Amino acid sequence: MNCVDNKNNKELFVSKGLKNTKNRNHVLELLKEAEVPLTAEVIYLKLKVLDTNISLSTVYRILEVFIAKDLVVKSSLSEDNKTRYELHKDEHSHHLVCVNCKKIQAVFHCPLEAYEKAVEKETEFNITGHKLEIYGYCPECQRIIEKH
Amino acid sequence: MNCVDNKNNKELFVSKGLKNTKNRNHVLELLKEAEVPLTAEVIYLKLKVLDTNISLSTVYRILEVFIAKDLVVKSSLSEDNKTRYELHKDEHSHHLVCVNCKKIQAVFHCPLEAYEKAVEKETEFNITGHKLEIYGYCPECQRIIEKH
DNA sequence: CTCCAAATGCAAATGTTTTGCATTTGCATT
DNA sequence: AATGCAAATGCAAAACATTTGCATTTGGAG
Ligand SMILES: [Mn+2]
Ligand SMILES: [Mn+2]
Ligand SMILES: [Zn+2]
Ligand SMILES: [Zn+2]
Repeated sequence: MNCVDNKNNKELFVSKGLKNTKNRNHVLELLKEAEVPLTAEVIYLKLKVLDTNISLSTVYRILEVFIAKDLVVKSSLSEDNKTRYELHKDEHSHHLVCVNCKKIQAVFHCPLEAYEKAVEKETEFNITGHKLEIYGYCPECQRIIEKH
Repeated sequence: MNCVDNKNNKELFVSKGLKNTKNRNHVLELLKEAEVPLTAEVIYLKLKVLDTNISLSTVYRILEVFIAKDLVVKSSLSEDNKTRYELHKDEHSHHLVCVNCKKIQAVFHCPLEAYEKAVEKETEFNITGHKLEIYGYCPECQRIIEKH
């Protein structure tokens, strides 16, 4: 199994040939709790307050190794130019980003299976995945903007 | 009209309240010729060889003002972490990226109109657009990989 | 418990994008 | 055509995000 679901951290790390360290546990826990993809810096700051000091480069290195082991995927939303990271789940999601307040919200249900097949036929690419971001104004920002 | 189609550069710049400068003309021409989104650096280097010297910061500033005037959109493909820029056309396209050789290819036909409506209903966002990138192995890379 | 490779912290290096400021240029006005 | 001024530009430095080198610490196998 590639994905994070249904395993305790230690078991997971061992199965991937990774040492079970405090920092890796903390980063993984944060990613599990997160509803949206996190930047390295946000992870770093959250851990700093909760806990002992982790170094920002360690955060980057942990994320790197999690990606290499297929536990995490990069999910750089193009609104800011910071890379974001989220757990590699069985079921992928897409993100809805408010172009005004930058709030991010996950959207499940992927409408692209059939489309991928069509593109595969048309282009002869062997398609492995996709990334979809949807932009718009969130309900709150719509209200604020209407008032002007 | 917001988009670049069917106008000469000067007319376009004037209609946007921009001065008609040599550098802006060059950057716009390059973007018109490009089949895929370009990085600021690529634009800078292409102009350097063709032509007199432009400064990289001027390239960034021109792209910024083009974005502000809706002539250009950012299109940072997440494979590399450099921001890319492309003309804001009437008909948007999506990109197919080879995860092996990083070649980028445009895909037209957008399958998401109905989906956007559904998400709008579900989330009460006012949706203004989306970005879709598709990943896979290009025909050439498939052949190369099969040989191993 | 010992030992060693793997993980970490810290500081410095890199690579990209932005900014400050002095100079130049486009263009509206004489 | 010459003038004046705001907008555009070049250059160097700053600001950010991310990566790397190296000395030290730590997890876990034996
Ligand atoms: Mn999907
Ligand atoms: Mn589309
Ligand atoms: Zn909002
Ligand atoms: Zn390829």
